[in-house]
Amino acid sequence: MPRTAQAGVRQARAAETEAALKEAAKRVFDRAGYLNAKITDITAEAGRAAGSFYSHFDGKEQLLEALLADMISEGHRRATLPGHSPDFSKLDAVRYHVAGYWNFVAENRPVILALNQAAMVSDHFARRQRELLEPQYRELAGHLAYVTAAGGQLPGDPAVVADAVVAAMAGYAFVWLQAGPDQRPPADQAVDMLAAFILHGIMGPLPG
Amino acid sequence: MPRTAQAGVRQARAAETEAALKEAAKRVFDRAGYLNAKITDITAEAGRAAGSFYSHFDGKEQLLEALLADMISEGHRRATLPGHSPDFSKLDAVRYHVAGYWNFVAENRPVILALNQAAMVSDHFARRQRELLEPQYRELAGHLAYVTAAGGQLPGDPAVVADAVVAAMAGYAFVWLQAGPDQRPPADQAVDMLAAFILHGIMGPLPG
DNA sequence: TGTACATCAGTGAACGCGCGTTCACTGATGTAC
DNA sequence: TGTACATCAGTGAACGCGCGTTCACTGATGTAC
Repeated sequence: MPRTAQAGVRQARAAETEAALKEAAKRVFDRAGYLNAKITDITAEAGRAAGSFYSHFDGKEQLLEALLADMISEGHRRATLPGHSPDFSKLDAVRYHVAGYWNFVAENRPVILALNQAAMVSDHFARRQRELLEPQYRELAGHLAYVTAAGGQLPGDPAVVADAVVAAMAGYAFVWLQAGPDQRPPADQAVDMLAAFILHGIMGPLPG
Repeated sequence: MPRTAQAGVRQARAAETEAALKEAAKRVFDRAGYLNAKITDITAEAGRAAGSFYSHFDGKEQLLEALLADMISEGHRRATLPGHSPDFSKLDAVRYHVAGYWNFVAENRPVILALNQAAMVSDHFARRQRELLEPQYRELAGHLAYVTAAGGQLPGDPAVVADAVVAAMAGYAFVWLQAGPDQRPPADQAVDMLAAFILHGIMGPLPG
């Protein structure tokens, strides 16, 4: 053991800078968009020199990867919380699902929007984005079975319907996110509406 | 009148080059994406010199504007065709609407995707994109009145529902477009599914 | 405990690549007389 | 009909801006003895 008071001051400082860069990046992405964000915008926002960036990340892409990793691990921590009903013929189940997605998206707005932009330009991030929605898909596809079991009439082939439901949710979430907190309906109203819309959309012309 | 056989050979040549550049741009946008497309990619694809571009457009933005103008005027020509039923409590009316949107989007795939990318980076094109969806909105908002009149239960505030329906349609159209013609459901199947989904989504728990 | 040296996080000016944009030039088309 | 000149679409090499990335340097932290 070295006699210095606290070994690891360096590591701590480095970790602090890395965290500062990540937080700064989120703010810059939120303000200017991922594609418009310059490395020096991020370092300036973090109050560091330009060169500092490359001690922590290989480039903007790797920084986004790191933010994604953070977001996903946080998402997993949350996903292992209380189970929920898979019976999508019931409004409560649908609403729970939509609300979960909504909270996730609202809390990770900068990263979600950044990924969305990155996916436009890079095949890699397009794949990443699909991977991120993949669980939504699979879960949804499983839940759709309950609809037919309950006498509901899916509007089409289950795989296609799952695509459409995810697209509807993600599409509306996207315009909702872009609108800015002041000029959009409150989250719970948006969630209620979407849940009802989806429920009846997948149940068909039968009383739910 | 000049004695030359055909005055206007120059104009014709220029028009031809401009058209060639536009067509080349669509192909390049389709292949590489608008944001990744370089001016020289477009001129090369069109078989012209790099400098030629600036005799016709001030930059990539103005080129996209020109493509949008073409698309919109074509859209208007089409919109003045046979009228359609506004009664959105009927499947036929919804289906007709969805099909119209779908055809438009499918036929203008490169420009729609290009606009989508440009909107990520530029406020100007974000506005343009909203303007392009505006008619969809207004039409839809008007049609939703028929739903309540027919005893349907909208899943929420009409303005919010209109947003969500457009987002659902545009969102699924987007993933459908990106998938490529071989690995996606045929257009009519997608339209049928979406129409039924939307109809029941907006009508609520009552037999349509 | 002290001294000498090594390592490392961070700095910021400078470098250089990619690509948009310009511009002197060419050959063809149009005009004047 | 012919000649001399003007204009214009198109060319492609070269220029230069923006920005990502590097690297010699600094001061602080860690290690050896």
